[in-house]
Amino acid sequence: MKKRVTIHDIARKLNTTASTVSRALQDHPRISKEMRRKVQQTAREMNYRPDEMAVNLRKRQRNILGVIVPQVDRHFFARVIRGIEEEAGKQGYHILIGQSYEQVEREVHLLEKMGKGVVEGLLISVSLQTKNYEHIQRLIRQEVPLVFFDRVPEEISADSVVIDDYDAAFRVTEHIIHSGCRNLAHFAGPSHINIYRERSNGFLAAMNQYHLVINTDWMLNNVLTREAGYKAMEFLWRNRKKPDAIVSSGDYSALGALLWCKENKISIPGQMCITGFANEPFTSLITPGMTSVEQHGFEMGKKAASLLLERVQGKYTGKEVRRVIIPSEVLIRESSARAKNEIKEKQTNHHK
Amino acid sequence: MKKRVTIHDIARKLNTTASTVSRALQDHPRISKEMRRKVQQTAREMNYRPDEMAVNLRKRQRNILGVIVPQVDRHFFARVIRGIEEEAGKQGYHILIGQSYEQVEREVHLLEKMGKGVVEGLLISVSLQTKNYEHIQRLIRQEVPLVFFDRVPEEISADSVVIDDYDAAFRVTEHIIHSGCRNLAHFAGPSHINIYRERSNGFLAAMNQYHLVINTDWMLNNVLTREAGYKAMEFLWRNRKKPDAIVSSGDYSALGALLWCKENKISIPGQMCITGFANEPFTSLITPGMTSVEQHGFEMGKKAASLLLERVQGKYTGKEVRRVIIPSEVLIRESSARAKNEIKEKQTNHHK
DNA sequence: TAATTTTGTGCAATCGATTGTCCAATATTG
DNA sequence: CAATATTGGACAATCGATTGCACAAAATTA
Repeated sequence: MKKRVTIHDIARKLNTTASTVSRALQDHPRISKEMRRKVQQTAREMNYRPDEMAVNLRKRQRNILGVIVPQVDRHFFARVIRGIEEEAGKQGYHILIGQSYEQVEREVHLLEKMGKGVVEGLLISVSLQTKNYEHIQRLIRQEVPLVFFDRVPEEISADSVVIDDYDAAFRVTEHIIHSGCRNLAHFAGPSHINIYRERSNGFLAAMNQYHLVINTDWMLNNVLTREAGYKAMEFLWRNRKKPDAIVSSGDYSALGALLWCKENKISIPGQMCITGFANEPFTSLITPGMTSVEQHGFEMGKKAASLLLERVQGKYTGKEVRRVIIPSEVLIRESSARAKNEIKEKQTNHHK
Repeated sequence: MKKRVTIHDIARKLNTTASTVSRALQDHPRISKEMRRKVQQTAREMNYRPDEMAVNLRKRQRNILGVIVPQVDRHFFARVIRGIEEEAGKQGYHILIGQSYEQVEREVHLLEKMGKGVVEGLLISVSLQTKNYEHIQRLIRQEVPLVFFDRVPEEISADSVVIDDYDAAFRVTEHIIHSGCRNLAHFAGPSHINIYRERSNGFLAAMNQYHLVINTDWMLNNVLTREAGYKAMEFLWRNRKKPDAIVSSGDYSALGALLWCKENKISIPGQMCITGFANEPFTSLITPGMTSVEQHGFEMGKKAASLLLERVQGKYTGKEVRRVIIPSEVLIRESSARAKNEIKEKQTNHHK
């Protein structure tokens, strides 16, 4: 890399000092118009660009926000990131993206590295494996501003942005029931993660409200991947008493179930209704289209970033943590639509 | 943020100076064992973490690589990023991801910002809109190490990592021809982007080699999005003479065509064979499964990062630019498999 | 024991930019 | 015209860590 141009170089060329140059570049009123003009012009001529590192060291800031997600290759997270970028970019911030790939060790490692000095604040959605929050507490103790989104450790007191998972799951389940299903099975995620716990609770609440029997054999835990969904469906079908619908906490396991049904010529939604969660793009591409929940990741990202920036820039110094709820949307597609006319009808937040 | 612990704090506590502390922490041999032990221990006790910014300013490095991609929400790019992270992480580097969202202005802006000072080197896949390379030349003039991957501006002399797009397209086309199709249409991307130019050339070469007539009305330019593919298919079908296969330069436009066919009850592969490019996950989920090309993004990312790091760390200072070609794979699925037995047979690089 | 080498630390400059303070030159006021 | 106010810019400290050099004390050698 070529040696960079510094304010000293400019100062030397103009027979002045670095401080004057620095001020001139900032249009400081104490520097004469003439001087300012000259400095700014030569700066341009010499293709001067301030060294962010030096500026930041001096100003004790970095202009970088860290984002920790399980993986960017998920539509939801990609949208969140897009939203974060949008908001952060507006305020001159870069973002450093770290992927935990759902592994705690990687998450710990990322937090450890970004923790202090590298970023000014962090936006986090924890990995599925994360049960212990010591690594996060450490950051809090160091007073690094944090905002959580989607997967939020409830034990930690920090700002967060989420959807109302309970409500969304309730509405999905309600819809399935209205669709005529009575024997619902449920794919749950790990219950130590808030969103999955909420989704399961929403499911149970709807079941209760409609006085349906909850078959505990059909409440399957930790079924989130395509493979797990595939196996779970196989398992469910092998029993004598079979469900007529699956409410899944995730799109991928719903996909697995759907594929198993297709392979085994079980008609959807005729014999089996299936719903997912997250509105991954494939849900609308696959046949039959899969009912899912849109979480408006873009908005979520924007909101999360703006909360964080308020903290980082000291615009919000309140002690109370803020929790923002982004409206979600149940998108009904063929996989759950026994009554054809239901398709494409949208439902937005109203329950609860 | 809490005031951080500095080497001065440690020095004060131990009644010594910052320089000794600094050396002790680095296990400098000129510092007595006893002192080293004491310093290291109190450092640990005080939870000292060196300020990366200060270290980097002093050492004139940043330990950050920039990655510019059109968008992270594409399986291929996500895989590349994963590969880059893997390699960079190993060597203590962070990565700063920027998304151009296929817009030149955003690309220019990102390069401008990251250009000097923020990152030590850049990995770039240019946006579709990028026709002029002035913003990149600027970086080269500043001697910022650059490595391009996938979408490579040929006019720029810099290291690059790609697949053999010409060859891959040739093989796909050849396969379609073997499948029995004779009237092939082609969806091309913008010809100013190397990969799309190559893919089209590969297509044409195969057509020529098998002495098939190239119908210029069926060579559709700039058809890469789902919408464009959908409309293009409609257009093709409206004509009197219809193609019996579409070789697309991208998965999304192939998807659009496929969806149009499904909606209009045109059987695939019976009446129309369709192939994509990039092996997006949906290609294997949709019905019928779509033939596509796997580009091994992970390997590509790893390789690109290692080339860049060699430059950044001065391990490779050669003037000659290096071009690495990652093997690609044609994945045959139902959308192009008139002869059933072809499915799942893999083809790897051999032609050319 | 005197001369020389080794060992362990401290001092001060440096990376590049920012900013509080001070001073000289000019402008304004009584 | 002397006294004061304003203006324009230079000096030097600072952010936190690193590192060349100097130097005293201890160890070694003659």
